[in-house]
Amino acid sequence: MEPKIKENRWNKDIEAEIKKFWLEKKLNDFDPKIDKPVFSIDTPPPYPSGKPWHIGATAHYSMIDTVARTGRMSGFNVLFPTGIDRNGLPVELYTEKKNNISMHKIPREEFVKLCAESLDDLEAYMIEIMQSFGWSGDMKKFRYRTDSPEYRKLTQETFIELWNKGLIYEDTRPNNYDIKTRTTIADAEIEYQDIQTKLVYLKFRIKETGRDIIIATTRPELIFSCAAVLYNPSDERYNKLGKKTVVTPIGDEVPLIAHPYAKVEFGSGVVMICSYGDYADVRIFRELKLKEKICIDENGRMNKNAGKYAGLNIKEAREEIIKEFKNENKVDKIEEIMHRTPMSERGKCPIEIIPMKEWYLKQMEFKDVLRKFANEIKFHPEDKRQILLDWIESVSMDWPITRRRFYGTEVPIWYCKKCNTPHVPKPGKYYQPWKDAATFKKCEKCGNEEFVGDSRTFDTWMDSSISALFISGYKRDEELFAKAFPVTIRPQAKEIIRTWLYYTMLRTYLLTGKNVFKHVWVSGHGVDEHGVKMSKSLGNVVDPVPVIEKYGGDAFRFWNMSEATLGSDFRYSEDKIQSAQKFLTKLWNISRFISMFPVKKTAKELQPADRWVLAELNKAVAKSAAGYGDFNFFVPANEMKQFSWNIFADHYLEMVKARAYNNDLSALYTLHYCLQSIIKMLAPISPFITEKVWLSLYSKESIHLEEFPKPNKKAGEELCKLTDLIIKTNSEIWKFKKEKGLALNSELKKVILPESLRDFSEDLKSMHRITTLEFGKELSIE
RNA sequence: GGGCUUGUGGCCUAGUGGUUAUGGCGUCCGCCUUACACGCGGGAGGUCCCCAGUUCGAAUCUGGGCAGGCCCACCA
Repeated sequence: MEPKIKENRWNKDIEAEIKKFWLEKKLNDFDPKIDKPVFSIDTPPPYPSGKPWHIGATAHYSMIDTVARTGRMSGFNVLFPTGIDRNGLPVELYTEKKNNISMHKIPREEFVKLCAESLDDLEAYMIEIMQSFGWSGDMKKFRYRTDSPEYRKLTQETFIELWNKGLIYEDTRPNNYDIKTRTTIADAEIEYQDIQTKLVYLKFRIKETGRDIIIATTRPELIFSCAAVLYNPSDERYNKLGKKTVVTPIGDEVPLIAHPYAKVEFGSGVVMICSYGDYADVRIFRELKLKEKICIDENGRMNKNAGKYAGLNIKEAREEIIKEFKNENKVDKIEEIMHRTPMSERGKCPIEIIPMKEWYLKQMEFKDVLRKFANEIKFHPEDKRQILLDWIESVSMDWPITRRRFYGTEVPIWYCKKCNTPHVPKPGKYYQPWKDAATFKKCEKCGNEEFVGDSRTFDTWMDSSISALFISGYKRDEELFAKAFPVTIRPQAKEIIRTWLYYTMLRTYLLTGKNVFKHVWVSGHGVDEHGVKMSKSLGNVVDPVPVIEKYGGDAFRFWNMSEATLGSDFRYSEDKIQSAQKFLTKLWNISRFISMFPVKKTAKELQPADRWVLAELNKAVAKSAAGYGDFNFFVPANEMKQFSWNIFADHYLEMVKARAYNNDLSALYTLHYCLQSIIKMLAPISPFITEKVWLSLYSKESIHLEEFPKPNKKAGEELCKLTDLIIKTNSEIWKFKKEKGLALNSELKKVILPESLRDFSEDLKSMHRITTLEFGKELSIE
């Protein structure tokens, strides 16, 4: 008999041919007219961060693709956009490096243009990788970039909406400031260096008792900004003092407060809190509601609050103050220490923390509603909800949304040149206030006719947090929005729960009053062979391109889905990918074997062995379906592998061969039914090989238009209790032949089978070449 | 330092109170048995991190400890 499937190996080169087929059939294009409920996916738009792309990220996206394919095979019209995130700091840094320029030294217009262009090659590279593993996202109408005018328009439009609702206000925010380049810098641009510095022990005085209290500091020049003095509540040297006032060496009076931030063992155990030496100071100022007093200006010089030191730079001021305090006997001692100092990557100087005016979005008053929403969303896996709840709990201030950067969505505000009153334009356009003329004639407050545009951009999470609204058509396609919102599922990585997920829920609630997602799916991340997170600095990032080229998209996908359960980290290992490839070959050869026999769609009476294997199939399908229901692909990948290899191929195929070659209707029906079920259950995980088998044997249309199989009613569920005995019996007979040095296809004179296997006797007899078969209590072989 | 989380044969993994703990990788032995040598068959290999408790019974529940991972903060 000639098999319809000729080759005896799954050839990954067939994947290209399948991709062409999908393209011709327009399988990936979302059609809003299809009459099925919409399953919308807020895909994380990948960030083009450089080459190589992280193999863990690649695996992450292949799983997200499987989320989409699961939706399709569960009977939904799947809206699966393809987005690329292109805003923010990494773009700027990449552009500076690539073109060997400095953001602050060339005209903004030119820099922004270079940014927009610089990522095109990286974007193309990522899209190519995505397609190499079978990415089924929409590449036409629902393909987007977060730096497109259309997307940025929505960021601004929604900001204006929030502005009009009174949710935006201005306040100062301590910024990381590089006094050399005179720019604020992002946290990511800070590097920590150990620098030798003086730890100065200063004498303060307790006002009520007149006794000295010693305080150690590396920043004596900040004495002008000191607002409190802390000791640890458990510190017995101080905790009996009670409520006291402390007089600083310059005569200011500040409170002495018990606070766990002060470490008993460091310095003298007492710390002064100044605005601002570091972010701990910022936190404590907020917490204790202290009044800030700034003594350093934006040029890195002491201001008028520093009295006679005004005008000196920080270093000079520090030297002078130490000298003076020494003369006045206000210094107890000085130690040289190594101090971990936050430095600016750009100016190569220590950063200063300087408060500047920024716009804020209110969030503190919405924590309760967000907590409620967090509890209403279905999380996959369930335990990841806690990360979000903990984060909501810990939010302690409103969200500062403006950044002093260049490549991002511009803040659409113009200020009156005379009275500085902010003016926000009408929504519906993409505004660039740093170069566009104001859209107002007169200041609504003072009537002045000149305006100056805001030069800042938004925090990139302002863009990212509207992705769900953008893809579901908010403000742009009301018909789609009605069907696609709330968004069915948000797939994402766990490390951005506190940012992307949280901010998306916040923004969407403030704009629509609704809970944005029904499901949130959280994956772990890829780690290297030793269990360490891959990162560029460690040099352990694995390039996905050669791996996919070598093994193909399906093997890559089957590997990562079968590697780790949902939410836990998965290890890269080439051995494991090889074993995934072996399974695909096994599946291919199972299909090749079955392709020898004609397809029979029905059979009246089924033989016991057939009813048995269908029952085992039903079990595997049910468990896999439950796995898909939880978007946990680890379950169907392993369940279907286990069934098709260890039960179906190893035992059933051997048992049924004789009947199959004799064209027994029951056997042919069961073989094809099982194969169809297996490939359908694996189609979302390995879309290429399943498509190829399906098209070769069963249809001209794609398997990805099918739905998951329902339980087969002809199955004999009661026979499952014999599965262990069947496997054990076969094993015993094989072992017997091996021990006697017999070939597996040699004949056995007489075998006594357990009575309960009587129904399977004909199949077992031909499978093991048994001449005389009898039945008894237990197995016996001659 | 704070929070979260994990700890099962050499490696990875299933298993959440009940007889000899699941599967894979690797390893060892034997086989080209007409779907597959990227295969088939057989074997070796485990104090289920440690201690205490609850229970007739614990890998599974409780407490403590140890070790790892992640996120955040970071030493005046």
